[in-house]
Amino acid sequence: MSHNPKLKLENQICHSLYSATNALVRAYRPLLEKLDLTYPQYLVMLALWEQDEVMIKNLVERTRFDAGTLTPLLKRLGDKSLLTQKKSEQDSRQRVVELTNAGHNLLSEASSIPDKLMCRIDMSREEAILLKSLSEKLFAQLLDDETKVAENIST
Amino acid sequence: MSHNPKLKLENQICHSLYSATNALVRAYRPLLEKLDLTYPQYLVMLALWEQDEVMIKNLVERTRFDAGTLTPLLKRLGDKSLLTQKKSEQDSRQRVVELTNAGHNLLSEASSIPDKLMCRIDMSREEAILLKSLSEKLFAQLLDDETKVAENIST
DNA sequence: CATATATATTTTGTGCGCAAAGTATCCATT
DNA sequence: AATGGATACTTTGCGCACAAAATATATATG
Repeated sequence: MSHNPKLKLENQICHSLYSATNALVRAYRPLLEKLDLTYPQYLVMLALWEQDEVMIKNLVERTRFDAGTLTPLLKRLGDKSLLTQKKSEQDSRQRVVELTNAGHNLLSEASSIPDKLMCRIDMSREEAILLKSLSEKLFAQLLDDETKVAENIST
Repeated sequence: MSHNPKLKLENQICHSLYSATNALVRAYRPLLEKLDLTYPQYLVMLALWEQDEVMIKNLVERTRFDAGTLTPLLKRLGDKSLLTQKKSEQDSRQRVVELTNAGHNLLSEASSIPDKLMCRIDMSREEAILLKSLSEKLFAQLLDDETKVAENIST
């Protein structure tokens, strides 16, 4: 038996975040099934609907996915004919990702998803915004920390 | 270009939660490496340190992991000699999970982890508690919704 | 006592998530 | 022009996450 309260499961912030995030992704699943997208694929499509003809590095920044995650994910979206990739002419290390017509057209089918999802969550607008901003703050601090560790700054 | 603000990446609560959770798990990694545990394995160990000699169903409830996730995870913890599994005598469908001495002893090495992790997050106690309680609320509602859908209640 | 149904767990298959290593290309010095 | 980093990605390997199907056992019902 553990007697350290900090090691109790019910006191783990990360456990709450972890299970809430997984539950949220599960809630998206039936909505995204109709578009034949997974949640990570949906996030990439959201990014591309805002701006496409971008290099992968740009998607890494905006979606916050690892490049090693993005490579096969983009391949799958390509297999579904939602996007194409071509080498950049200025810098042939870079690949430019561009939506196909089918990729652009999927936007209209996605437009009802945010409302449908929010229906399932009985949370006030204020609480939702608060949860988002606290998550953003946590993310920003952890990211900041990661880059410091990578640069070996002890501060 | 998407002109629906609800489809903008920056307005996605789930994207914030998703990336914050992943960043948090990454932050745990160097701390858990010394114990040779992944974050999900650590959560299971936390549950077992609180109470072991439990059936898998009990761990599913407390850790909020899927049974199909737990089976191979427990096998890996077993391979590390941290726990054993045996058939229940009352009901041979059930398996009882029990920590080994090594499993119990790992607790002392884990005791410094919560403090070490919180050092990396410059967040007030109040904010952290708020983030946790909002995540819990979200989780509870989504879980409630899942069971309703499973039972085909339209409410 | 069959048979149906429910429960506990495992298996299978796909898709992330990510560290680490590899490949290709660019750029800055010399 | 050669060399030595950076930079932009891809590949590899392992561990989840989870739906769906399979297996095994228990329990209820006719």
